[in-house]
Amino acid sequence: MSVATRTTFRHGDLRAALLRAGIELASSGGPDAVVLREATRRAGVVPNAAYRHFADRAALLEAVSNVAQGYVADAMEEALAASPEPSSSQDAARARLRAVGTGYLTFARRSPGLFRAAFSVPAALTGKDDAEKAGRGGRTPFQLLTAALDALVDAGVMPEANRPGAEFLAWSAVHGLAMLAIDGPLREMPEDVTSRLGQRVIDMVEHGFEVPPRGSPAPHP
Amino acid sequence: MSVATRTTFRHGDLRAALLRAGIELASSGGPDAVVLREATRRAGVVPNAAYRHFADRAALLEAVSNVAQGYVADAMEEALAASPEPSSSQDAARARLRAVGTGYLTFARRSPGLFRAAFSVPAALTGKDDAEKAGRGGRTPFQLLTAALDALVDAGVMPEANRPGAEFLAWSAVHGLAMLAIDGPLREMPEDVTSRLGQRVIDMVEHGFEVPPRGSPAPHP
DNA sequence: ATGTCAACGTGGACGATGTCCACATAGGAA
DNA sequence: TTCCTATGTGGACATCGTCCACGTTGACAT
Repeated sequence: MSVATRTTFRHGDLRAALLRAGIELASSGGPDAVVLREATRRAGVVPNAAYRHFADRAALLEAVSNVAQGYVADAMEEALAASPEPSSSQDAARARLRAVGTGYLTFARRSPGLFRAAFSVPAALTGKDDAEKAGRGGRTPFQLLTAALDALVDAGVMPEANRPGAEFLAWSAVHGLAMLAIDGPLREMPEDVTSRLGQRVIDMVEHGFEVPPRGSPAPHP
Repeated sequence: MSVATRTTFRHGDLRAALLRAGIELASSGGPDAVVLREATRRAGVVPNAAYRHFADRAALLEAVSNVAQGYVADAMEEALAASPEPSSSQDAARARLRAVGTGYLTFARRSPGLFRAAFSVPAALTGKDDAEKAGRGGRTPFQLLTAALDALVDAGVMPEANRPGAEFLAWSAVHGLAMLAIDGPLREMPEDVTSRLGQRVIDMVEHGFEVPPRGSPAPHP
C-alpha cells in the first residue's frame, strides 16, 4: 500500500508510479485487479491523470503485463544460474531448456497474480520480442526459449527437422501446466507433486522432440 | 439478439433464458462479456430478477462455463465419430486420444469466446467430473480424456507406469496450444498451419508417454 | 371456493468503475 | 519575461454489480 502524498503540483514520474501500483494490484488479484482508479489513488493523484500516460485501462494493463513478462524472464535466468554444472554440451543444452521451463513454472507458482497478468491478458502473447517484455538480462521469455531450443539443435540433441515451430510446442506444454497449477485441479496439490509433474512435462517436451515420427503416420484428413 | 417481450408476470423459465443469454454473450466476447444486466435485458426482465436464480454474476458465469465445457465434450465426441476406421486396437486407442485433442483444439478455434468462458474462468477446472459439465454423451471433457488414456494403456500402447497423472500432461499440452491459437502468436496463422501444429502436439504427448525416462534423471533439488 | 404462503419479479437506490470535457498550473523554451 | 505545452484537477455521465423493501402470482391446504 503506497499512499503517496505529494506537495508539488507535478508528480515527478507518475507513469512509473502508476505502473508500480498496477503491479502491486496484479500481484494480489491478477489482471482484473488492475483498476485504473485504484492505481491513481495509490499514486496520490486524481483518476484522470492516468490518461496523460496511458491511453486507457487496457494500455496500463498491457504495460503491467510487459513488466511481468520481464519478471518471468528473470525467473528463467535465475533457474539457469541455479542449475548444476553440466558434464557435457548435450547436458548443458538440456539443462538450459529445463531451466526455461522450471523458471516459468516456478514463477507461476510463486506469483500467480502476476503470472496471469503476464499471460492471461488479451494480446499478451503478441510481440514476443518486444523489448518491453525483457528481463534484466535483456531478453524476453520467448527469446530465452527459442535460444534454448537452438542450443538443443546445435548440441545435436534435437534433430534439425523438428526445430521449426518447436517453441510453440514447448510453450504450450509448460503454459498449460502452469494454468492447471494456478487455478486448476493441481492448485491444492503440494509443491513437490506439481514440481515433479513440471519435470515430467519438460521430459515430455524433450522426448517428443527427440523421437522422430514413427510407424504409420496417424491417419487424418 | 433475443429481446423477449413477455405478457405474463411470471417468465416461465428465466433461469434457462438467462443462461442462454449468457452463452450468447460469451460466444461473442468471452467471459468478460457475460454481463448480468445485459443478460436480464435480453430475457426481458429487470436486473434484480437474476438474483432469484443465480447468487451473483460469478454464479451465472460458472453456469455458462459448465455448459461451454459440455460443448467441448460434444466437439470431442464429434471428432471421434469423424475419425476413420482403425485397423488395429492400438490404432483405435491412438485415434481416440487424437480425437480428444483435435476436438478440443477445433472447438477453441471455432468458438474462442465460448472456449475462454469454458476454461479461462476462476475455478473452471475444479470439479472435473461435475455432471453440469457433461456434453450430450453424458461425459465431461476430462472424463473423455482419462478414458482415452485408459484405453491407450489397455491397448498396450502406453506403459502402465506412465499412466498416473498423464491426463494433466496431455491436457497441459493441448490447452496451452489452444491459448496460443486463440490470442497468441498463432492467432493470425492459417487454419492448416495451426491444425498441423495441433497434430504435432498430440504426437508429442503420445511419444512423451511411450518413451521411458532415459539416461541420468535430471539433477535438481 | 377461499385463504395463505413462498417463489418470483419490480422499483429504486448506492457505491464503484472507465472515460469524456473543460479548466488550472507549472516549468522550460523563446 | 512571456508563452506554450505537458501535466493534473474538477465535475460529470453511463454502466455495472448488488442490496433492500415491496408488489404479484400460482399452487396447495383447508
